[in-house]
Amino acid sequence: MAIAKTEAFSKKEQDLAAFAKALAHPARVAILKVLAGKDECVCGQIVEVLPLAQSTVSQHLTALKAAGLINGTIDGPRSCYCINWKAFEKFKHEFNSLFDNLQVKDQQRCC
Amino acid sequence: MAIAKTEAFSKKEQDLAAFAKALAHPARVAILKVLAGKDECVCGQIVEVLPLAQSTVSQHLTALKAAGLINGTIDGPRSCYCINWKAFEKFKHEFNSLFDNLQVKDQQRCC
DNA sequence: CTAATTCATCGTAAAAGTACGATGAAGTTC
DNA sequence: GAACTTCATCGTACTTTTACGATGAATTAG
Repeated sequence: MAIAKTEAFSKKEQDLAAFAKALAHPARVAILKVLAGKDECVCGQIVEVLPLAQSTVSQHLTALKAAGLINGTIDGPRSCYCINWKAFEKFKHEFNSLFDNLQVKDQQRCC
Repeated sequence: MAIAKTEAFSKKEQDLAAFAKALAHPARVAILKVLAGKDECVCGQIVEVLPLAQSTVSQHLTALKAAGLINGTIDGPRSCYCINWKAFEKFKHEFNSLFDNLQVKDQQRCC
């Protein structure tokens, strides 16, 4: 991409983009769905459910963790992940606050 | 990426991921913000606001349009874009419906 | 008709993302 | 300690994204 110019934008824009980026792959959406469906943290069962290799799933989990969407703890020989609800709440808030200044205008001039 | 396996996931997961992908760059978030702030559709003024070349902005606009987040019409020698509110409503719904089956469980077993 | 504008598209280059198998670390079990 | 399980990381390959300048199409202005 010839140098990503992310630093030229505001922090809010960067944060929202980073969150969206974490959701920008169906595998990661599917992982979050699985984690959300279980009442206790899951680890390698995710691999069984997804049509991806173990190493690829691990990469996606790392990406989600890096984005702060999930938490992970080591449980003996296995890794345990669960959803970070606070992060989702924060995203919801950011998402809404970014666009709520326009719900006012119902009139469309063009388009 | 060695063949994207998006087709192996459900349509809902793909849709949500596609929407997120469109938001997954600060420039596109900034564009949406600009479009949201104006009560009439803007075109090339976006280029003036963003720290990017005209061709790059045009690419981002094309991406947003392809994702269905904005509408575009040709207005003489210039192009006019505006936000597709229905798409955002749909996304909000998909986003919430994907994760609302877990607001139930407040107890965290681990993590 | 000519010149100037607005913008999309093309070509190109470099970075980032996605995927897999292989390897190895850490822990458990016997 | 030996064998096994579970998972992260490494190396690699290929695709996609991002970015820019250059070019050209379409419209307007003179």
